[in-house]
Amino acid sequence: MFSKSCEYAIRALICISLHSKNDEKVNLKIVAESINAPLPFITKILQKLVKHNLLHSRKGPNGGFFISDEVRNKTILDIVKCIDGNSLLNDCVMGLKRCNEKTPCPLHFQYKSIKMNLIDLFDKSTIEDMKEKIGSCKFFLNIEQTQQESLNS
Amino acid sequence: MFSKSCEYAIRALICISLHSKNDEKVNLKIVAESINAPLPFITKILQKLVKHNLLHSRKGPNGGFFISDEVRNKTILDIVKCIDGNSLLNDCVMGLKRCNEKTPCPLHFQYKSIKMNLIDLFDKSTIEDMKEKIGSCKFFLNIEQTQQESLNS
DNA sequence: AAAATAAAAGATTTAAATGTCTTTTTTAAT
DNA sequence: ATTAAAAAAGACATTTAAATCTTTTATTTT
Repeated sequence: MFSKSCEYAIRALICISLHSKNDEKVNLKIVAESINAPLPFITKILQKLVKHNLLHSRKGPNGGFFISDEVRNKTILDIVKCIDGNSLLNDCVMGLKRCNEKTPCPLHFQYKSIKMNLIDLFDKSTIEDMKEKIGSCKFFLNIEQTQQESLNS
Repeated sequence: MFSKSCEYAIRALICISLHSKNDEKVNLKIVAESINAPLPFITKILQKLVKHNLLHSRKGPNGGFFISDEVRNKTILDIVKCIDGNSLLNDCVMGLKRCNEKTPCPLHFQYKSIKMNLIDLFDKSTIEDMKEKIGSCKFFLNIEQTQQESLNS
């Protein structure tokens, strides 16, 4: 569904929003470890998010990444568009460039209605929502698999 | 959503089912051209489909690829499983290995219900269905973009 | 001002997906 | 039997995504 970069981006923003209450700043290393992403790689992704105003940063001692109230209301869809572009939204499910309402592929309309549900979900799910769900302790951002789980899968 | 290989596979099977009425065989070159896939690449994909009994082939003069009645009732889901594996079905939308019913990610349940709709669609759409839709002339397997269309997109 | 901290930027590497080429095997027609 | 046609198999090349490393810039603290 999403690229790895995009999954990292989503997890990173939730992670930072969990940590950055009262404008506290979170540093790269903490983010990378909490979401189980390679540090040098997540660097690039966070930079891109900063450029697109989906995240803020401050250099220097006590610097780090943080999130403004404006960003808290950004959605999963905003993140996906920023990192993966619009292909999920626009592209034909069987890869036809010329598939559209007038010359639809055999799955076009049925797929379209499901895709709209997907986009709805992503568009109504804000970073703040995700944070609160995790705060309620009924949802998780679990990274590490236990040995047992690893054996079962 | 799907890999390029998988998109090619779906298009190829529909294409072959359109051509192979009365057990006629279709040759590689025709398939590659009709679905706009690089010939040497589609070779590999068709071989994989043959191995998994989602397609039949006959070597030698007047040989080629063809489809049995059994295969006509195979579904998009069968093709996806064969080429892309089960990741679409199983993987967490935000890439958490440990996301499951008991320790769900914040999107788990909402995403799950949409994913089930997707899988339903793919599981009920047979190759034969696709063929008939195209036969009805209300649906298309259009490949080439016109110059005008290309400028607009 | 100097030193230390942390992100930004850019260059490089690795791995996976996609695409290409060459040889071999099978089958049918002559 | 020989030849030709067509898929199968395997080696190879290219591109893109993912991951890593190094240097630079900005900021704060002392």
